[in-house]
Amino acid sequence: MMTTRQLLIRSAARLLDEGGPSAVTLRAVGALAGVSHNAPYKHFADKQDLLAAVAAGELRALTRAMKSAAARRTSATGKVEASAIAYVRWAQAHPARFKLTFGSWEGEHDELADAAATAVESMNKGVSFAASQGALRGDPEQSAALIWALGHGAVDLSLSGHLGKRSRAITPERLVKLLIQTLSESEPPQR
Amino acid sequence: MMTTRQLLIRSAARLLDEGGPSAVTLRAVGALAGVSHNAPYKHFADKQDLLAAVAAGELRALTRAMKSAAARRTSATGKVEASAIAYVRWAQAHPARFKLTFGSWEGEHDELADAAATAVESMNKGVSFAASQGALRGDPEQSAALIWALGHGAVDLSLSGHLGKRSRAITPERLVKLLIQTLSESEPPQR
DNA sequence: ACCTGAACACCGTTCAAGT
DNA sequence: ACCTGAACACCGTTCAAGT
Repeated sequence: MMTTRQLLIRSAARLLDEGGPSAVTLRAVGALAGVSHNAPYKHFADKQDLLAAVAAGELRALTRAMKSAAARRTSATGKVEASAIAYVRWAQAHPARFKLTFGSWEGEHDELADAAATAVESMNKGVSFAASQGALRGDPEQSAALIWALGHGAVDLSLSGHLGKRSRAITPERLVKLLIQTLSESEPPQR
Repeated sequence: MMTTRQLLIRSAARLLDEGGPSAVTLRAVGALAGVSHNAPYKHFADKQDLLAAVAAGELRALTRAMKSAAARRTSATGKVEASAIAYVRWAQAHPARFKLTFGSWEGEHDELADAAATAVESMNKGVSFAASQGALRGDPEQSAALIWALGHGAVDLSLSGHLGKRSRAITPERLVKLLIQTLSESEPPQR
């Protein structure tokens, strides 16, 4: 049995996938969920709050995908790489969800903040493991941030069409692999 | 003398700075420019087209800032670093303009596409110069994409509050410097 | 506790009309 | 060629009312 709340979240996510952000109106969400256009106000403070719930769900799904991708690899750097690649693939497969999830959020959204904290923690853990094995040098938290920021930026630029318009060799996946390779080969920065 | 078109662009940019994207309505733009709320349609196809003109202007200003920052340094890697830092600083100083400029653009916007091509070209040139001097290893276009994507992603995550919430040591500036340092020290990737 | 229908203020866009 | 005012369809949000 699905609660109305869950139904509203799913409806919003589907509208987002099918028609982009502009298709996600409370009226359309309500219609798709089979309720009136202001039923959402009984479950969410406002539209932003509903969207935050959608984003939180997406972020949890992304974290799961990254963990399961990492689990399929054995080497420590392999796990980190698989995790980062999963991030990039997910973002490219669901651009609208990606933009929503990592967009600008005003105000407090506990559920989303929790999901974000869990995601960050998961990434840091993988990199720390690789660092403890000597497979990645430098401060683990810095390395994790480096890898994450690169993957995120590469996908974002790629989605907006700015990246690798001329060269076919420059894809988010390749950049991520290149960075991880570089980090595993380089001397520790004399900080 | 300022044309109405220029006045509309400036008005939109100012509203964006002061009140965020939601403050940029055609009615407010018109009022601030001293014309009616649909005068913009005589100069732009629609609202998106006006925003694209704003974004193009911002992108040109950013490119100028990067070039002038690079000019103040002498070493090849110094120029690349100064350029990347200028990018990051600009984005942090003008988050709303940054989000707009690198947001999703549907359809053709020649002016914006031109500005983007010029920006990319400028960045590639700086990195190519450093590579030709042996200061940066690896394929120059890949290295440029790496640096750019990292700076872009670091700022974007930082603005949405996901980056370095726990550690004060993780800022976009530091990550950019760290990456460039790593790229200048590392062995060439065996491709 | 949850939902509805009417209403409000606002928005982007179109159109006939003015100079 | 450029601008205006009225109008249209749509939106998020509020509110009184129903169960």
